[in-house]
Amino acid sequence: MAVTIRDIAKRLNLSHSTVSRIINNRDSSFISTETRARVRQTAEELGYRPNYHARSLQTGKACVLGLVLEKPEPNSEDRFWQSMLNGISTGARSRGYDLLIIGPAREQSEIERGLEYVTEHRVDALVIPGYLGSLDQLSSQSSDAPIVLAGNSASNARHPVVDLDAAPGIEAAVDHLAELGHRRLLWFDVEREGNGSVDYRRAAFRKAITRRALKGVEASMNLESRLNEERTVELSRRHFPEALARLPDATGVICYNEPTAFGVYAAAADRGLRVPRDLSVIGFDDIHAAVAAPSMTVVSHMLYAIGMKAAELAIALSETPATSVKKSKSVATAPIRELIPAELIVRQSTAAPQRTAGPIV
Amino acid sequence: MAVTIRDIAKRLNLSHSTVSRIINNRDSSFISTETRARVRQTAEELGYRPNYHARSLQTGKACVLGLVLEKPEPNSEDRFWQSMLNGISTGARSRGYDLLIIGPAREQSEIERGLEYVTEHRVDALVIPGYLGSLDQLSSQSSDAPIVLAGNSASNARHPVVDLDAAPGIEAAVDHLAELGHRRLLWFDVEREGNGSVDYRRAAFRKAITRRALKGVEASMNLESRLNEERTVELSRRHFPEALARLPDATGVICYNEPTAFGVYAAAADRGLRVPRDLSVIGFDDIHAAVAAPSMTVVSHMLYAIGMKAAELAIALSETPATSVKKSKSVATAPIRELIPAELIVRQSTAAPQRTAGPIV
DNA sequence: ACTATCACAGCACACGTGTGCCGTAACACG
DNA sequence: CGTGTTACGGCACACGTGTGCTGTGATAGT
Repeated sequence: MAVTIRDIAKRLNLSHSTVSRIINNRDSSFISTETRARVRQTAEELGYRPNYHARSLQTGKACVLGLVLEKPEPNSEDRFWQSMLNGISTGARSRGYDLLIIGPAREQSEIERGLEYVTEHRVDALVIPGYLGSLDQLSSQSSDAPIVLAGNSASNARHPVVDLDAAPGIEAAVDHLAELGHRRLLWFDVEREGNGSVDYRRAAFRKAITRRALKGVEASMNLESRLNEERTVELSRRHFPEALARLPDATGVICYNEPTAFGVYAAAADRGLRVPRDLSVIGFDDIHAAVAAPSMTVVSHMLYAIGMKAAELAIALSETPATSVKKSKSVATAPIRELIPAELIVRQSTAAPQRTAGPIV
Repeated sequence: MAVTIRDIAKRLNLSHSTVSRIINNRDSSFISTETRARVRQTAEELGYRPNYHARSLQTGKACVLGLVLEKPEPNSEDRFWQSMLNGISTGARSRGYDLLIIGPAREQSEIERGLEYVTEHRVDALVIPGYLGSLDQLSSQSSDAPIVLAGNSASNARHPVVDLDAAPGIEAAVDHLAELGHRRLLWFDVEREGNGSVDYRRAAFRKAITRRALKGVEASMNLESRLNEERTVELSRRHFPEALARLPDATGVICYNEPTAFGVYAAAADRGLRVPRDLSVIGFDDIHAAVAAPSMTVVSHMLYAIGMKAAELAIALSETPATSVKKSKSVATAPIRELIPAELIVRQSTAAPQRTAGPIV
């Protein structure tokens, strides 16, 4: 059916070994350039395509990255990962790797089931976006294929992590507002207390405020966590007045994430405030921000970049010789943690403040 | 390294053939139930996992679906496909198939390159979401793996298509507004003239209006096509007043797609109109609709369902024996075209009209 | 002329699994 | 006891590719 290297060999009165060496550019033994050309040409003519199964059966390398997907609910609120998928896909492709999707996994057990695929499909490495579950179970797997966690992951990871560094983006956001003339800024979130990510971003906000000698108030509502987007919008809308009361003459708000910022949009409209005329709003993530009215200035979550980096890291780790891997294990080197700096994307929800003093409304 | 069926056989003084038959439940020749149990148990003990490469090298079946992705721009406006990916993934998984991602493909040539993967990875079938390119090139491929187009595809397809039937959703939208008490409705789009999808949806709108004996005006601005989301929002915002002028006392608007509806949100705000108090707005697609303020009533694009159906169809086609495939080709049967009826998702952008007559503002 | 060297070609096996066919015990029946 | 039948186990090969090792012809060196 399909054309094999044996077909090519037979047609040229060669052995398939020679054809294989030529196709893979094995220069261990010299083969006449003329033969090389003839093989190349007939391969082209016959439309030869190598069989990946046979190849990786022999070599042990699959040139395939496994990707474990979570959160498969049909109407899932989470359109978060598409950009990351694009990044992972691009990063893998640029290295000649393909992507095998494992999942969607609804439960922890299914994720473990996904890990078995590493063995079954002989995937070279695994990338898991946004994994928050128990990490001990993950490492119990006997396979030596590296597992890279991408974005938003548990911090106690024993596995390499590629994640966002929000601080540069938040500093850029504060700088941006300061340059527009804002002097009194509000931090706003409706997340649960003890969310490390919130703490980190708040600290970055505080630091930037201090450096710029601005007035800044942090309003963390400390509500539920792990909300879906729609619910976050609601809660934000409801609690924003309370937050604003802590700094009534604020002219700009920086929100922990995008749904929170949309809630602020709604709350502002409720009060008759116009964005950005009366209030500048900066969100996070850049999922829906571009289609909002007005389009929203955000700190990007850099999902594409994180995904690409994660793919590259996973491939790099899988290609380091096993000896060095064992060595690094025995020495117990510090876990790899690549951070991608967040960037500010300026759109139309930020402008120079109209009122320079006095409380709003 | 990895445990094989030979290891199991050796441990039990059997031949690997017997083990293989037991694992695959080949009942062609009867094997003592006792041996069966012992093999099963040792397979479990040793943690045996079949090697997919070896298996599909032998059987020719890969149990893998190829998925060709388009539109990989880093900050792509198009978060369209995530739900469909979830659907495809779920559908494939439920049949025991995995997903191999091919792409992202930037150009037509790369899509063709993706098709070569069908041969290289011996993928059983290919699913291509939203493919609008030339279809002759696609079919020139010699491989007999079926190619299923999913959603939004060119209509002259010679390949099986799974797509949305927008009409039921639009009828439901009109019904919904009518039941709320609306009598004068506007259809609004800013797409290019000759967009068949627009025509189809407009026709459904007109039909529903007629059946309900309502007053309906269709405002198609006939602007550019293939816009990104942000630009569509802008154009919609700018041109909506012009549309509204054609039916000044309209109390409800149905928009061709979601960005257009967001533009209407903005245009309404520009005029001081409140949604849904002064104007009910219905969008399409359900990508960002849930996070809008107010959350938007939409006709769903059913991406998840379309993806799932496409995966199931692709698998079904790949499993039909080659003879029947050839037969159907020679007889030139009608191309398969599965349509998923659109559904209305009611949120908060629709309500009973406050003013029953007279122009707005 | 004999041999060492070189530049290649190809045999044979391996990777892990699936399967047609034959061998072989056990058993029953005449 | 001989033979047919049944119920199973295993040999051998296939899938397509990669590679160590050996074979071979030509050329050069002594």
